[in-house]
Amino acid sequence: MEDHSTLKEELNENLVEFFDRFTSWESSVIESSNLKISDAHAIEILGHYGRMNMKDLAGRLGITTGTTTITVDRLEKGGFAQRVRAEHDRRSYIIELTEEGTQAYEEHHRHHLNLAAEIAELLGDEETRTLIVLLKKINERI
Amino acid sequence: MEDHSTLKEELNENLVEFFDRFTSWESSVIESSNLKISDAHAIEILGHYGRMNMKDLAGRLGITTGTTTITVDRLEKGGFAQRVRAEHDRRSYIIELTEEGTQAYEEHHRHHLNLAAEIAELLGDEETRTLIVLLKKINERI
DNA sequence: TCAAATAGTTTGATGATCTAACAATATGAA
DNA sequence: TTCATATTGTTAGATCATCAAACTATTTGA
Repeated sequence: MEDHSTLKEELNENLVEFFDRFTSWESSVIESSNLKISDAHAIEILGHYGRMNMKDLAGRLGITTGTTTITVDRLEKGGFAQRVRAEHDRRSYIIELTEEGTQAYEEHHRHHLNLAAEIAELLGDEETRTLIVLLKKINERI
Repeated sequence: MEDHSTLKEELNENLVEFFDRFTSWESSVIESSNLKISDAHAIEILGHYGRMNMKDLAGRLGITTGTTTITVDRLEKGGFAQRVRAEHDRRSYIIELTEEGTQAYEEHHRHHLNLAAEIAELLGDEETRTLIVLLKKINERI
């Protein structure tokens, strides 16, 4: 259907395919965890960046604080996270992972590292380093 | 928060960041189009692979035919696509983009090519070709 | 020919998300 | 200090995306 007559067209094709594959890989990992997608995302952020308040969590997730309230309610109900009163601002809560939440994060992280390891093995050290350099350049600018 | 003590950890970090950036870029492109996300995805598939029946469209989208019915209903209502009776199977419809739908696809595709062009310019021809090679290897196996 | 399979739709449910209005608290200028 | 304004988080009411299961119409194959 598509011809790759130019470099940018070929790059686009491969970027889109990579993105689609990564997307379906991520969904299947989340599915296997028995968590809702939004819960899994919140756990990912909290595990990666550490405890933070509702506003920052919403910001990192790219959603409103209203939606974040609902997500954190469910995480608390499921025993994955807890709200702790912020010391210096009584309007605010700090959200942190519980032991169970931390385990769920680590489980998810292991899946990611396995995928990265698989790619690194496929490419070899030299090309893996090259890929990292290219991704860094792109991430800085896009 | 993270240390990149191993190659796979550093690769994972950069892959995840790249994926997140691409995700939010894609949402903002769709938002600017005034289409619903599911409609935009269907238009992307139909524009890329051409006309197909409901079942194949659902398969390409990775959703059920029930959900696809709703999406195609809205695409028809909006004038972006139309159902045509399949010649050799009267249970089946072929879904195809209208003129307006094709324009919407091309608009979306232009955005993609602009992003690819931006990346290609950032990297230069040599590194762009390298990136394509690496993505191809990964896409074949993941 | 007719039972089983298939394509698509409908129905009833849940989940993810938004905006707008709200309550509680913090902040800063008069 | 005080009070208007800003900020943090929650709630309410809405839309959209999605699924599974039941259904209709049609095709297929033993």
